[in-house]
Amino acid sequence: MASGEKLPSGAMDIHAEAEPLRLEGFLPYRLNMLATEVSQTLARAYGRKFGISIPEWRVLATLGQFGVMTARDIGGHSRMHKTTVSRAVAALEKRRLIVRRANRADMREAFLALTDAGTAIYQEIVPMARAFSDSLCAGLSETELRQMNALIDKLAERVASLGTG
Amino acid sequence: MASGEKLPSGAMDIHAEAEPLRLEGFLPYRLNMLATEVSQTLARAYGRKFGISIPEWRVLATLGQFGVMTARDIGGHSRMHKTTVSRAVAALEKRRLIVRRANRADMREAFLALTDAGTAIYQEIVPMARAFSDSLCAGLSETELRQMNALIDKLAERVASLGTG
DNA sequence: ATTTGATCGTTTCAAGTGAAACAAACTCAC
DNA sequence: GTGAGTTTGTTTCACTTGAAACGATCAAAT
Repeated sequence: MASGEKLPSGAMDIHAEAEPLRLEGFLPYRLNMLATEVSQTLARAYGRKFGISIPEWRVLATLGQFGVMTARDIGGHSRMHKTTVSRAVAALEKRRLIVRRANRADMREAFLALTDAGTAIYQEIVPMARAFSDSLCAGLSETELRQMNALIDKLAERVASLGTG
Repeated sequence: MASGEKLPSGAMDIHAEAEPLRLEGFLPYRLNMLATEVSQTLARAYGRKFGISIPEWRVLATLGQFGVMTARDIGGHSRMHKTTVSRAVAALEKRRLIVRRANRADMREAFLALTDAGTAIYQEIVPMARAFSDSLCAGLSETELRQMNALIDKLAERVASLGTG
């Protein structure tokens, strides 16, 4: 390099210090902060009221939506680890909020479904969750909400391809 | 109720079953799926390479950005639990990636800062994190990126008020 | 100076988590 | 059928996490 020549903001100098990363502007960090806060705020609400953990709520929610499912399908749909599903299912069965019925065509798996008590709790939590989500979205216009969902879809697709590819 | 009179989609019937919640369209659920996937994909990258956990990376990143801080400030800024910070700091200090210096004006707290080795690792991880974030955002236009950030801000503000209020 | 109450940080303890190992049940080729 | 490999779900183990209790320090009031 010619002496006396100034580097254009260090771009060519491999020994230059990297710009520090501004966390407040770093998308993965921002996403995580938001999601954690949202998740925990909601979980505090139904946790206090029904003694339900997050994995248990996810199992209830999945069965409430789809009716009858195997543990494997629940895990696949809600992206929970199979051990997490196994334990949540065991806890819910013990409290008689779900029932397990054998699949005689495949004895490895079992069909899971909400009991009446489970359905009752589910139907109490759902409006609560809806109210929370609604009041969370209350600051957003219809357009912004659509944008948000479209952006989440795009990013989810993107990160999936980064993980595997 | 007058017999033969139809309820408008059950709106007035308190015994009507609630509509099941569609999880795929439920914002808190969607946000959490995305953030978890993003966080873990990035963590796998620097975790494999440097043996750094997520809390440890957050401490490094915070110190890298702000220079000198107390454990309390790190926790406050990155919203980590003080015990999580305490243990991450202990681990990083043991590996001599950060140093702890007494604040003689307040002996409860201590000033933390990156060592040369810590700075070196930080400056290796930062470009990695930037590359990840960039390739995550590669599918978004400049406008979409601005929108995403604005929407995250709005929702974060909103959830904060829901938690306290 | 002493007391009171708040704050910083660590440690303890109980609960939750995933990787790995595992048993049981299935499929398919032979 | 028998055996090899796969799949479902549980259990074990090691690790992480946060609530609570704790020691140490500080600030304010008396």
